[in-house]
Amino acid sequence: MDKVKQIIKDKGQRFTSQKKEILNVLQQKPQTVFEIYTAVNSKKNHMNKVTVYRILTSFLELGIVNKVQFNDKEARFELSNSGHHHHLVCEVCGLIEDIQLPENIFLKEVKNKTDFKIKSHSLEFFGICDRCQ
Amino acid sequence: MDKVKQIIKDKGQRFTSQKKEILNVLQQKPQTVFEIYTAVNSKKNHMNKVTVYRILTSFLELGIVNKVQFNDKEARFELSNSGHHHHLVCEVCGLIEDIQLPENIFLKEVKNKTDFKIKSHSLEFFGICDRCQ
DNA sequence: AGTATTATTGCAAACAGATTGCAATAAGTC
DNA sequence: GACTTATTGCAATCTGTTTGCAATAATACT
Repeated sequence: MDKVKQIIKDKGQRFTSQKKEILNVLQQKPQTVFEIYTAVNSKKNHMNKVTVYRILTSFLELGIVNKVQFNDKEARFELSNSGHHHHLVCEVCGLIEDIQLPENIFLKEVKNKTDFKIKSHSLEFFGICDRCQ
Repeated sequence: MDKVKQIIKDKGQRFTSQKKEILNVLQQKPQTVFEIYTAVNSKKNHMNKVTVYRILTSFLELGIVNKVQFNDKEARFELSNSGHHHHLVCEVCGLIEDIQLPENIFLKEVKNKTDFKIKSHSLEFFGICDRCQ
């Protein structure tokens, strides 16, 4: 949290209560704009939807959050402090679990097959989680 | 094309000139709604945007096309006759190349690490193509 | 080929998600 | 505590997508 605060201040921007709240909400899991908006408005305090959009856009530019797209679903925002990883998405309950994979196993394969210079990739799995089976 | 025609007719639906045109456009590469709409309207014949949406939705339901999402970019539609594959997306020119990978190499890895029952996955690569380097 | 049936198209309007302009507010500095 | 200015909230706007409905055209039948 303090690290994020520093990133914000270093850019001459302000660490407002709204930003703090959104950070708290994102601590739990990757969430859609709607989910974030709902979460920060459940209690007595109100936050405008426009503010949520603006803060998320700003966080994205500062590299504080990542935007992840699961197929044709809505985009989700996740804190980017946890390094590169992949996701397991439960198609029943919507649970999202992180997973780390040794990527060389397929990056090497790609290098053999094509002349593309790979910069990044996204790999997501869809299925049914332990609980929902 | 005749195969697609059969799928449509088997459902009691009609093989219209508009559907034919959209199929032709998709033959080239995966495209966004906007691109498809533009392509079918470049010539003298006009097609309403609503029609494009409706046909794409219908094709999606019939399994004639697939919807693919590349990160935070707009969704694209591609003909689904080519079986499961992955994509290489050039971040400079936007070229999209298909690639087949032996998937066991990472599916096995996932099975070892989690109790998720995997149903499907998406794997896309972003980088710079041969030409743009 | 001509006619009847009904899926499909085009248009206008509605809808939803995201963005912008601007005055009021509050974070950070002195 | 007062000042400066980034940020917020509100209203309005914009863009992408969907819906209702009458006109059109693809198919089946004679």
